[in-house]
Amino acid sequence: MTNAVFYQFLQRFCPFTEVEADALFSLFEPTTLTRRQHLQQEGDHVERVYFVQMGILRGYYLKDGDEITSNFYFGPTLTGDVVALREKTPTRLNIQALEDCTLWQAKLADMDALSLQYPIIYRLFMVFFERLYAFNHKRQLSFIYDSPTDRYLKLFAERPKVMAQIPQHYIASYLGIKPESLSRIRKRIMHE
Amino acid sequence: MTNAVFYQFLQRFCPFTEVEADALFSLFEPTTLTRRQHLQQEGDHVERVYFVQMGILRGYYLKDGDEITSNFYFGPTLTGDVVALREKTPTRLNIQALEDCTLWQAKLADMDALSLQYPIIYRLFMVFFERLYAFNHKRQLSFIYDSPTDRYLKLFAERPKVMAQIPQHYIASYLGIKPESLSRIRKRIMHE
DNA sequence: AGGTTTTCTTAACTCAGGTCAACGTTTTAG
DNA sequence: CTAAAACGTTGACCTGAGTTAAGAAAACCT
Repeated sequence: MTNAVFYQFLQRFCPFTEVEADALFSLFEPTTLTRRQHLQQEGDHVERVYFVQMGILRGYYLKDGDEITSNFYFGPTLTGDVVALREKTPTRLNIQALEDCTLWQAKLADMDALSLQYPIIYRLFMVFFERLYAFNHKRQLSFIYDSPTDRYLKLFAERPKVMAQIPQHYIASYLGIKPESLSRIRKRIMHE
Repeated sequence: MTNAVFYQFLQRFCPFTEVEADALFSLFEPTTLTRRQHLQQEGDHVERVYFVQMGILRGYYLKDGDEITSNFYFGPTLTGDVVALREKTPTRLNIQALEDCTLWQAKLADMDALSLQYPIIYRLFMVFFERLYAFNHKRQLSFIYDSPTDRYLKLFAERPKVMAQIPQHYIASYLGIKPESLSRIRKRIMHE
């Protein structure tokens, strides 16, 4: 990848100049993951954010041995546990490649240091958190407003990629239900 | 209120100078609410954020005529629908005073304009969203991880003020259950 | 292709929360 | 102070997701 892909990605958040984008990009180094490999696991002392160039990852938490999927990451996108990074607590978020991925990693501390020189990086983070917050807020409302069936139908409408490319039991755990229940829901929907 | 209270509140987010705090503070004008009055209602085209100096407010959404409480705001704190503000969509969030409140309001557009001159305002928003995101993320996980009983017990432990000062049916809707169910949960807890 | 693992479906049963309705208590407002 | 409204509890019944267990189907891997 050249800087160009990254530069274009940044424009989706706020208006970086090439100089600013170059400076930020210089903090990232390339890395790869193979299917089923983990980017980070519960208990890790994380210090990096990741730019997923290509591939799909899954974020999940553990609860009594069960996996609870929190999100799917389709490249190009950013990932990492921003809360644990900020609070400097061990992460509880496991991030696993669902297929081979190519990514770029950077230390949050380096980005913080650079943001003193380039305040637009604060703005980047601001917009990033705004959008992340908006996304999560809607998901949270959906857990209160909607039945599992409704959540399934909405996911179908809003993120067809997820439905098409993700195994069903991961989708079930993303919806907050058991695979058996998702099976029944699908059956109910079909027979109507 | 003098600027001092506001200045101190800002320090909890990031290191403002007095000049910066003064500039930001100058955007706010005072206002009050009496019990049961609304700060904003579903459908409003919102353009302001609010600093609650004193009092308690409740944020809620409507679903089929039912109220779903999303949060309680105890002054001093900030409130408003940051997502609708950014996306310039009509809000769905109703914010109602649970008791008489004194607040300060400012237009988000004015704050945006000022942030060109004082980039620390981006940083303020960044930290604000970080924390809001962290809070909401934990709440979301709790909806997946925890039973209503667990959520009730956690709320008791983490926000005793809510338990002490908020009517029970509002708490029920905050927990995502019906008042009748909260009654039964409380009964179950007592008899154990 | 064949064997293994992973994934999906179905069935029987349990149980917590929703719904509807009634009733007692507390708070509010005139 | 009193009537009305708001609030909290309880009971009977219903519904849908969890649990356990089994087996079918699909994907994976040499």
